[in-house]
Amino acid sequence: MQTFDSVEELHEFVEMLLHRIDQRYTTGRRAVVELLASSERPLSISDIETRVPEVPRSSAYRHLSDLQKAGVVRRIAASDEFARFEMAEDFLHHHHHLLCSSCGQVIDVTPTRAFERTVARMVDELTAAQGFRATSHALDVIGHCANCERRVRP
Amino acid sequence: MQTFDSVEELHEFVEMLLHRIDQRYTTGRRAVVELLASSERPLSISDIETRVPEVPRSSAYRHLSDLQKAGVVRRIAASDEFARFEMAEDFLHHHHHLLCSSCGQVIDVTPTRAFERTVARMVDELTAAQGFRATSHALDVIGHCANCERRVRP
DNA sequence: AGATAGAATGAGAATGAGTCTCATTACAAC
DNA sequence: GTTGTAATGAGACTCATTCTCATTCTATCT
Repeated sequence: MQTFDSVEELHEFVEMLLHRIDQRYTTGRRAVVELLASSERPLSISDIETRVPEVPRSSAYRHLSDLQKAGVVRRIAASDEFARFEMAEDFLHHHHHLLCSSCGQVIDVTPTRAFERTVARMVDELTAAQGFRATSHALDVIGHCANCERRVRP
Repeated sequence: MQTFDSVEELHEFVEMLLHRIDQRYTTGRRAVVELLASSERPLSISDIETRVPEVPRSSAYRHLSDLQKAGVVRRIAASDEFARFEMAEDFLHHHHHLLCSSCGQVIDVTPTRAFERTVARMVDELTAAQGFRATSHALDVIGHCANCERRVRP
């Protein structure tokens, strides 16, 4: 989490976004938000279950889905079979993902301004021809993280 | 499918890749490859089931997994819950995906050389700091396809 | 060609991430 | 406090994907 001076400000903003869609900001939702906001990488459901055990699995799924509808949380499809969750980009800097195809880990990386300008222009070109209306984009780099790489070639 | 002059050449190449990992190129696998190679968009399992009904679902999954190990096929995670499959990039031009978040459709788009040079440079920058070894990358543009867009704002 | 061994296949069972239900609990407004 | 509505927890349920195992192919050897 980067753009808020205090945790209170974060929670206020989340509360506002939830209220917009007639949802309350309850204890369980707070716990999930606090965890995601304090993590610098996207978390899977089992990560969340481990680190916030007081929130049952079924509630965690529901909270994540509600928070996603409110625009607080983003769900990402990783290279393995489980989804991961992170704060939406209004809460984070715009960034991309490095996906380790050995261990499934997802690493956030922030691109330069220049790069993003190029991407934005290109996205326009790519989509215009198809009549596609882009709402966001994601550059995923697939490969092997430092750990897995070290394990294979020591 | 683009880089082969004839279907025979395609099959020869696939057979070679399978042989490398001690796998045979059997009728069922041929049927799946022929379908994927003739489709210009990634297919889900139910697409495959519909269009190659003589290959049972469980075999289709196994064939796709074997073909993926051989480097013939690529599995992609779409914005909905099911995986899609397409020929690996050795068989296709390098390309990216437009994901429709309304209907789940996946559209292939080919980037310009200039864009890919920029992406390649940037991927290097992004990954170098993390000790990450990139093997490939994918730019996914999320939004609404022409059809779904028309339905919402006619 | 027949025999044989290992690979591939099909049908259905098993797995497991994610969703749904419903009885119970918390909360906001009066 | 009462009352209506939203949120929650536990567990049942769904359905994409994987696994199992008995059967069928196929390549190779004789």
